[in-house]
Amino acid sequence: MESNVRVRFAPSPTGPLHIGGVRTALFNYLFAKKHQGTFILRIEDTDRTRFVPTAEQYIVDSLNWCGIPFDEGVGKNEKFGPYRQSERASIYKKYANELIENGWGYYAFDTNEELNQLRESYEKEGKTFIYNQHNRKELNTSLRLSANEVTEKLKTGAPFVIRFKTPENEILILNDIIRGEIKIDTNTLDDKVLFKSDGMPTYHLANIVDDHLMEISHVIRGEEWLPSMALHILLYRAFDWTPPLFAHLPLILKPIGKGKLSKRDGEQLGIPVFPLAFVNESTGETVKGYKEEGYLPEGFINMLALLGWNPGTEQEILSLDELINLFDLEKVGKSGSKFDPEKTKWFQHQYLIRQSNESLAELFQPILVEKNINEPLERITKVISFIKERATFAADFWELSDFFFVSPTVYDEKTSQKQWKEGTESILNSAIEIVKSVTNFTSIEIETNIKDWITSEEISFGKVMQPLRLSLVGSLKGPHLFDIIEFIGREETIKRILKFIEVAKTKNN
RNA sequence: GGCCCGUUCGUCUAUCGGUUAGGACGCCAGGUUUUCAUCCUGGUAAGAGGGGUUCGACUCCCCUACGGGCUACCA
Repeated sequence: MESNVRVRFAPSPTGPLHIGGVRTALFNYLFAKKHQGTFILRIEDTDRTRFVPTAEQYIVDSLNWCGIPFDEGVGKNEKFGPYRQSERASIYKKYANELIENGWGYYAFDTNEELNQLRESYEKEGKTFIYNQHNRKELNTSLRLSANEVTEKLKTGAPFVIRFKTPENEILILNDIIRGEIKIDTNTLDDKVLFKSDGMPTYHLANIVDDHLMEISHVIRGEEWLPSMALHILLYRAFDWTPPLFAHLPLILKPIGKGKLSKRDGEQLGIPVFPLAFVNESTGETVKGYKEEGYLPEGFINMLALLGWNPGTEQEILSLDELINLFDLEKVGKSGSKFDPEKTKWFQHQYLIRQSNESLAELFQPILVEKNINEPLERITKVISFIKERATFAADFWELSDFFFVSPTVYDEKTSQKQWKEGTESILNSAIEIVKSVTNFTSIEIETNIKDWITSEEISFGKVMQPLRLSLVGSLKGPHLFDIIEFIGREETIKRILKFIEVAKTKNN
């Protein structure tokens, strides 16, 4: 069942998609799915100077990795295509001309130099230069020039842009799903360029035309577009089209300091700000992504969903299905949110420990093989079950479990000195005897035997357990000691204890 | 400078006129684990300021401050 909810994510392929963009895509996706609607990807590549060829594929790959694929767009279900704006230039041209004809647009022949000069001279006088009703009739426009002059200029191929003729003296009442009513005085608006001298539309024109032609029902985009909303509404009016509904999302801010999150924050704080790694082909520079850092997409998405939105319940771990189910634009916050790398790690940990031991073992196995450790999957699965609670990333597994696979080569200096007391050697020797004597070599059985012996000998537990752990692990850390003993086996256990005795004796005598 | 948006614990947030202002991350303490981590329990900590409206304001209105965005032939 398909509803008439159609939303789009419309990034510009100028580089990798960052967290803010991913969240915009996510909110569009959640809204679409919530209403059995369609999630569309449109590529806004009208700025040929900033175009990065690999960016489009990066965007597609990112959405796929995040688990929020688009339903319709470049190369997929192309009902309203093409979905690359660069391939739609003739369409925009047609609509730009329509605006000239119906009086909502006009030609402007000012050069960049002329405009820059004007801006500068205004600034010197402490005034603000706005290109609108105040001066449009004095500037180099078709509003001032005679019809003949204009035709002549166009004929000779003089560069021109088409600007919007903003209506005067009107208070517009805009409606935003998140922000409510916004009042704008049209006299403060400037006559934006809609069609550039290179034959491409600007964002404003292309956006309105495409949203209309693609039958977009809701425009969900970042707050940076809020100031353009008045122009966009006016454009819908100029074309006599019904505008879609608008929702402007709050921005994602830097974790520390001021301003919105940027690529540089990632570098400075050592946190990724991109979903996937990105190689800049011109500079050869690579930026890391969440994927490469070991984050699971589900946790990443969960974290992002809760940045600026909240279902109003106290549940924070939410599956994509749950997010879809609970999502509501009305509950999106109005203020910007600082991105929190610590909480992001917490989400990652939560998602990691929810993975099955088997699947985590499959992740761990290649890491072990690289270290020349070839253990069957069942044994790796067992190790995972002992250590996964303490891991955040799969990359932590080795550090948390190396002693399951290889004997310690060094013993923590301080603890070693502290633990090596008179009698330690004989205690460890007795422990060896017990290990030898255990008939059913299981964790529980070994534990029972050792503990019975400790009790009957009236030794303190610490005097046995600490040196024992030190000999088997190399330091005072790690999971339940008897699980380790069972795993490494009788022979290896004895070997490690003897080795420790030998090393400790020479060091501490 | 101009225009617009925003402002609850350090951070993410709940509250849509009446609550001891709730939860989560982080941090701290205690407990469990005779290890470490996890885990459990508890603690720390908030309505920017000033005016209104109201019996009553975090919640509604105004002003100020602060934060953010936009102000390109970039999106």
